[in-house]
Amino acid sequence: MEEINELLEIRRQKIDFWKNKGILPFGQRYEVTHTSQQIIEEFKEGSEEKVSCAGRLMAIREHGKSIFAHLKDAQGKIQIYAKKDILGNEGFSLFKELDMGDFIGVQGKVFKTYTGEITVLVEEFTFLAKSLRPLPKEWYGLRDIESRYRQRYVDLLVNEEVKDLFINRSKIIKGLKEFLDRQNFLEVETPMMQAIPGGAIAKPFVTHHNTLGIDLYLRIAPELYLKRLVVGGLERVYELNRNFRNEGISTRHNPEFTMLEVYQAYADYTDMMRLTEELLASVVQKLFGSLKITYRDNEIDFTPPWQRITVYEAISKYTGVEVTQLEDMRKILDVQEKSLTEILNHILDNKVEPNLIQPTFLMDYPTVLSPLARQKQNNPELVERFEFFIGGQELGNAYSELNDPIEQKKRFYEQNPDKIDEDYIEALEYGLPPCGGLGIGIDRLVMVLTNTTSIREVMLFPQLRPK
RNA sequence: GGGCUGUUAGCUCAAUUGGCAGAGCAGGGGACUCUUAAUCCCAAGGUUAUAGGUUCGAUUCCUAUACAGCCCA
Repeated sequence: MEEINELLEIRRQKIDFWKNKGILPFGQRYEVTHTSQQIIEEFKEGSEEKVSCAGRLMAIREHGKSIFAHLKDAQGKIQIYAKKDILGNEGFSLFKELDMGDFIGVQGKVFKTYTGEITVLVEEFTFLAKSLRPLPKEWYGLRDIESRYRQRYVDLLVNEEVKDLFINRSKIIKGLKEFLDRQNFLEVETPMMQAIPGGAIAKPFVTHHNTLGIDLYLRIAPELYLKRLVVGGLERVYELNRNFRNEGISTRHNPEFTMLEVYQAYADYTDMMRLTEELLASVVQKLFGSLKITYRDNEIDFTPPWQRITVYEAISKYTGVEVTQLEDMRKILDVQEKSLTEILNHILDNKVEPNLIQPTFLMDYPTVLSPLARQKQNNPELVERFEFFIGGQELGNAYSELNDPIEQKKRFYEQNPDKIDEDYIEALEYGLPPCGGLGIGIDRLVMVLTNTTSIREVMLFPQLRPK
């Protein structure tokens, strides 16, 4: 398993080198007074102020009796300059033993070089941690996609744009939470391990609890627990966390993914539309300073209100065949062995959704597809539900929640009579106020906002087959 | 699950029709006290993903496997 080639061997020998000098090769805390960014921002010409900073040594440029290098920290890079006449013979020769990737702490005053770069003159340096492996050259970066995902730490280190993407992901999530918090939504956490996996139709992961002696499922959605909380009087709740689905892996699917679910009492799906467009507009505006962004080859405009179109209107529009009910699907595609809902999904996937480039609410789905949604007052064949699309991709799903326990039990029964969440029905029997619910796929949202085409690019550690 | 493509030095990439496997950077030795993809000189670095096959000869052609990427279901 442990292969040591020449490159690794040379660095390994340096461990003993530092030990023999009485220096810890894997050292301890270091008092940092300034980050790289602070040094640059606070620099004043002629100031004799000393700073101490720490980081990873990145580009060493040796010039005989002086050495330039860069120290990389979380904020950026700062150039450092080591001179023999300042460090002395012993200190300078030790500095020359440093390798690219090593961590050091540096103390000295800040100056500007002839070429104008703000630089720390190394008056003292402290060895902090040895790097035993060579880093890929920053200039080329790490291109191999498999290595980038398997060794994301190297990817983050040498590919600046990757680090920026994950910083943006964090800002997006923070922006969503801030908006919801401002509107008095309460962030909650509900079980990830559930005895009856509900709230969506998907294959769950199974696990086992030893002392309870039961199988548990990793949640496919938090929905049923969040609505229990609305029953309990938490009128506005949200959860932004992981779901797990035991299905295929692709550029748009990862077994674990992040979902935002929001529930609001006394609201319906039209309120959820307004919430969705305002929520995303606020996040986009904050991140880009504009409501227009580029995704793939399209300019996407998040300015509310977004387009609203019903499922049947959209199918009529994009297929040219007038449809008003589920049975009409066979007018477009008559495949006997497929059910009406399968045909509907096929038409939506292939004829409708690829056209929904600008943010669009696709509304009023057939009841049979939506066991947790409330029926439309004037047409029980349809429910008050929408999915929304950006750049031809589904990003979220919402409905007016079904709060009638008798109807809910009937729908569960039609779906699967063996696995009915009786406790959820009981919760509804206590009374769920009229309620709007919304789910947004966070990974896909981040894909759109960072202009990436694979879900793996927006997850720090995407699932790969172990090597 | 199916199809196509890829896997060569630490990294990024070459290699003509099947004919000695190469470069840049990194790494090693040396020179150099304002460089920033530093520069200059020298030396080294490989079971071409793995296992088979065809052939006088395979990075190259064939088969299988592993992993990955893209497309489809």
